[in-house]
Amino acid sequence: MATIRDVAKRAGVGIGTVSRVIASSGPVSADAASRVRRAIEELRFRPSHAARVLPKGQSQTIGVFVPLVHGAFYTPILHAIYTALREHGLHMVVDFGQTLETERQDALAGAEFLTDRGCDGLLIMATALKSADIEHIAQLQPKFVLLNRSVPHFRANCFSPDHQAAGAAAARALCAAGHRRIAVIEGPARSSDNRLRIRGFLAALEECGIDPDGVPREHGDFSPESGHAAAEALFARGRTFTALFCANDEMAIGALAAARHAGIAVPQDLSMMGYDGIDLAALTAPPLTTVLIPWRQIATHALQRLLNLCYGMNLPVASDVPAQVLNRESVARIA
Amino acid sequence: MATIRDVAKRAGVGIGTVSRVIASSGPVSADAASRVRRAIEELRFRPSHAARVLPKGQSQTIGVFVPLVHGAFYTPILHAIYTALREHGLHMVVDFGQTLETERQDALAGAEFLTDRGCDGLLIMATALKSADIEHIAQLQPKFVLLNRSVPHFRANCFSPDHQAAGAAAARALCAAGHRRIAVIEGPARSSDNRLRIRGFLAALEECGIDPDGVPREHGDFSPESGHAAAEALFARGRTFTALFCANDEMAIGALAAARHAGIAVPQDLSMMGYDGIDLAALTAPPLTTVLIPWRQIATHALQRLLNLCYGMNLPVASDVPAQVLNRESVARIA
DNA sequence: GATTTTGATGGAAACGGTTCCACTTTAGCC
DNA sequence: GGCTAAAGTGGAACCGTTTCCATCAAAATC
Repeated sequence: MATIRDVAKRAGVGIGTVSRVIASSGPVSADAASRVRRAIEELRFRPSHAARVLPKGQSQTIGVFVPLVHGAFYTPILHAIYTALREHGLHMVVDFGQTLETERQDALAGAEFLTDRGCDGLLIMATALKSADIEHIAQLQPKFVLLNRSVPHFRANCFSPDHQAAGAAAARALCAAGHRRIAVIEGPARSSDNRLRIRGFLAALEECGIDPDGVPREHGDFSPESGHAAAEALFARGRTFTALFCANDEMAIGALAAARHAGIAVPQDLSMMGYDGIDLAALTAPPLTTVLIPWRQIATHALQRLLNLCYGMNLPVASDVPAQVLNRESVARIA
Repeated sequence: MATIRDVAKRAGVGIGTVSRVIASSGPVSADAASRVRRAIEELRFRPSHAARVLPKGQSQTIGVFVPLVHGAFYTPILHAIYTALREHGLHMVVDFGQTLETERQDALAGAEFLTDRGCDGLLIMATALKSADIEHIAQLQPKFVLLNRSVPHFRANCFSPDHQAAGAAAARALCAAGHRRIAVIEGPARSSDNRLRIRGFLAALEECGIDPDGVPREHGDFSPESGHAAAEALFARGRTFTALFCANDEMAIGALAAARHAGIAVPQDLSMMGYDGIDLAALTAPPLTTVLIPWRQIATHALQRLLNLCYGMNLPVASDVPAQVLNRESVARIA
């Protein structure tokens, strides 16, 4: 591989001049510049990223951690981050979870990996992080933002939907449609975002005069398959409910399939509500009524805050984009 | 940030000793080693990746290019690559497309980016690459493999399902179920994998005595939304067909929704077949009959070939894992 | 015409690791 | 106890950039 010295020699100039041409900084005569450019081309010279980062101390790269690579939930979020980054001429390195025991360990390991890689800042999407973990990350790399997790001490770095309010909105919509006997498929007990939305959901149910303790509940892991299994478990207990709230759309898709398989018509026999508002939820049979969480916007704001932090930019940052129920066809009014 | 010299000073040893402790290579006395380890901890020392790569010339990192971050198709493939890499203690840097005009330009830019990042090897998933482009990549970074694209000159580096055979299998399955009037929703004309599977499909139809020119065809872009639109366009032309083949499952999901919306029962009024075998296809209504492409295995083999290339490993590499039709409930037998 | 300013330029030093060689100490052997 | 081999150690040189400073020529100023 050709180095900057090779280029300098070939162009008959010093390395300083070559560097100036590449960075187009500082004065260079037109003649020298063209000779350098020719030499670069002839030698197929490409500056080494590592050698460049070393003296500069900046890599123009943001590290992103995302808990898993599977399904359709994370990709639009990644896409939003990626395109926003590209608009600023910045790059992204992604790390994924699901290699260690817990999401928490994955996220911590991810933060370390991305920091070691010389990322200028970190965007971490992880719900299972404890306060102490976040302190740890802050020491590793003070320039970071959290997505889908909110802790008091780092409020300004946290960007999360208000899951409790969104969960409550789901419950109110179901009550308003006349449902009194409602079942729930939750996500993993570990994930704080799941806990919050279920808490909000049950609290709002209570406000509507429904006893939260009487609500049949099953756990899934947010995957469609787990939603399918959880719905079957629920049906096996005897169907005493007229509506089913799923803690995310992917589990709802699984639950929909389970209902179809069990001969339960949605929404005639059973209403179903999802959560997140993934694109696919518009194409289920029937189209899924869901709580639309503005993930793309939230992610974009988190990123913009991070860029302000890292590069002294002045991008607008909003931290509360409200969720709302998106009425489609999977919830029926009952008497 | 503490450097290796700070650690050496604090531990009262030379930098060579510190380096040996970190790499656990070469002889170090137990006493010195423990002092070094303590100093590392106290100073929170983390070796700089850039500084490490520079003299070594290896980054233990594989670059992966994937055309887009959206939907559910690419994530299982990325996941397979990612976990395989982690098993070998290696890392991954991903670059995505959809930022430039065409997928082809994206892939080329991605290859350059990943090379510049010091990746030891490249795994590129792109269907729109021309032979000359691949030559170009080979010059950039001779250690590369291609996924979902096959060119004669680099046969050993190419890992692609046999789309033509798989397309033919789909057609034969439909014919075997008694269908004679069949419509098709294709992917983009640009993508070679789409062209191959459609070519195989139509050729097999002809073998069954069906005139390929009489087959109604619409184009989509592989997204569910485009499948929906294409199906609507097809229905609008008048429904002269009893079966519909979609060039991927995601478009089939969209087409399924369009059929439901138009009051067309699947499979009673219309049979539908997808392609790829994504997980979600098992959960549609009705469950989707599809051509199962063993993407995870193909990706894994491509990666193993790449690792052999990059690190002199001796991993098994197979280049032909056959596709097969996965019968579910969206295709009906007709008289 | 002397003096200052500006434009171009080359290259040393620095970034933070790894590698390797020279050197000292200790152990092993007869 | 003398000799050799092995273990342990320190640090110079190097990787390929950027940054900065010294130098010099040409242009601008008085």
